[in-house]
Amino acid sequence: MGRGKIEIKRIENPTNRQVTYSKRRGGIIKKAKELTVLCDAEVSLIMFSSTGKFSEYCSPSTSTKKIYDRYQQVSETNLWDTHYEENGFFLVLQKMQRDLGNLKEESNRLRKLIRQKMGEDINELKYKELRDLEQNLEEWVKRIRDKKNHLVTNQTETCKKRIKNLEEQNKMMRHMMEEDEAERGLEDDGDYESQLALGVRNTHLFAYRMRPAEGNIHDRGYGLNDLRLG
Amino acid sequence: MGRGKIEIKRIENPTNRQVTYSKRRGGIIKKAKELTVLCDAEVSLIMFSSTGKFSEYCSPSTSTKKIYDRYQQVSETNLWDTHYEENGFFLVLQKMQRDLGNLKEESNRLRKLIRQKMGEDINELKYKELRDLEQNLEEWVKRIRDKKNHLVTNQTETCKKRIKNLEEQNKMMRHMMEEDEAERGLEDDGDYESQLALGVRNTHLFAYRMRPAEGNIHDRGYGLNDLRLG
DNA sequence: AACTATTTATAAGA
DNA sequence: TTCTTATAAATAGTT
Repeated sequence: MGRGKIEIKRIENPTNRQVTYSKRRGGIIKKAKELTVLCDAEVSLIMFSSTGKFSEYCSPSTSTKKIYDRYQQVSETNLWDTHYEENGFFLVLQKMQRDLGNLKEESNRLRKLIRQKMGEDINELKYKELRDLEQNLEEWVKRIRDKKNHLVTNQTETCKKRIKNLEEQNKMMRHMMEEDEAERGLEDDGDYESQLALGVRNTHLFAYRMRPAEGNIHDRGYGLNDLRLG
Repeated sequence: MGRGKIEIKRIENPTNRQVTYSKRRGGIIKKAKELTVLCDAEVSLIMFSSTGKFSEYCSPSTSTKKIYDRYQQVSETNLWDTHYEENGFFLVLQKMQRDLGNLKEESNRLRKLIRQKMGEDINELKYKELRDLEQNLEEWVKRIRDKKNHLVTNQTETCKKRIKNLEEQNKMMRHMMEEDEAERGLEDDGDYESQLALGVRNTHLFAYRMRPAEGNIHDRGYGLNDLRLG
């Protein structure tokens, strides 16, 4: 579909390849969006160009991770039998960022569209409607900002302080226990070597055995991050 | 592209929706293949129809899992490196706020542009296009707002969990210290039994001492100090 | 599933 | 990169 027909084979000229990639990437993302909307489908699309440039599309109301998880279930390739409960905060953040990116892109696209249309055969515009549109948008943005401010100023602060206190308390106690242990090591004069060996071995066993109780992998990977929000 | 133009909105008739899904799924997979070959790209495409039917495409010479892993690396690295590590979480939030601000500005510019054009000699505007614009933007903004709401809820819960966790940890350590104290009082030297006891006790100490380092490999280095950020 | 009238995507050129 | 435009390709509605 273009000025001429092309064979579907690798484009050898790197510049052309890049240009074609760019254009077609846009096309396929558009198609994915349309499929999502028209057919109420969930779509995840990940692309890496030959130069390593990364792009993705993912249906709103879901996430690449969710879709991938679902895919894994369906395609029975369960490599991680640990299934993460919910999206960690980190992924939510990522998604938000992507959404913002998409939003800006969309906004650009629409602006262009309007510019184009204006150049054509336009008549009569109702100011009021436009103003409403804009006000509406501004309101939304304002609400989001307020939400975030609220988040940052209130709950977060309190939460964080309490956690910090507890952490410090914890830390102190650990310190005390360490000291105690060291002290004990010095005053014990029996079979020191075998004690040490026993202690270390048991420690390892326990350290691993304790892990599941500490929370799953997911928690360990992202749990602390969550505090940051606070 | 068909006998008539269609609006990009959910097809309500389930049969039509399914048929369209089928056709377009084929189309998009073809596009993905072409992109792969023409541009030497790596593509992963996962689709679920509204009835849950699953389809995928993945470039040859790779796998969906590989691409997803790469995706995770790239998107994590991007977000983290660019924004978090140097700025801290709150600055990431601030950046988001700025993004939203920019969006608003953009929308203002759009409004001005339209007014300008109207001040000239332009008539007849295609409302439909504008409506689409409005709906699109609103949708995006709404999505972001929802995400943030989610975030707030999620965070609060996470905070609570974390606090509870720490309190329990604290409690346990107190208990252990008491135990340790008691044990010390009873202690006699060098026989096997007490050595075993020592080993077990030390094991407890160790397990808890490891917690602060809780993010081991998984913790990629953004640990407790994050608490100080806010 | 096929068939086309149309719309849409895009290759090449600017 | 971006835009234009002639043409190839995709597909909506129909059989």
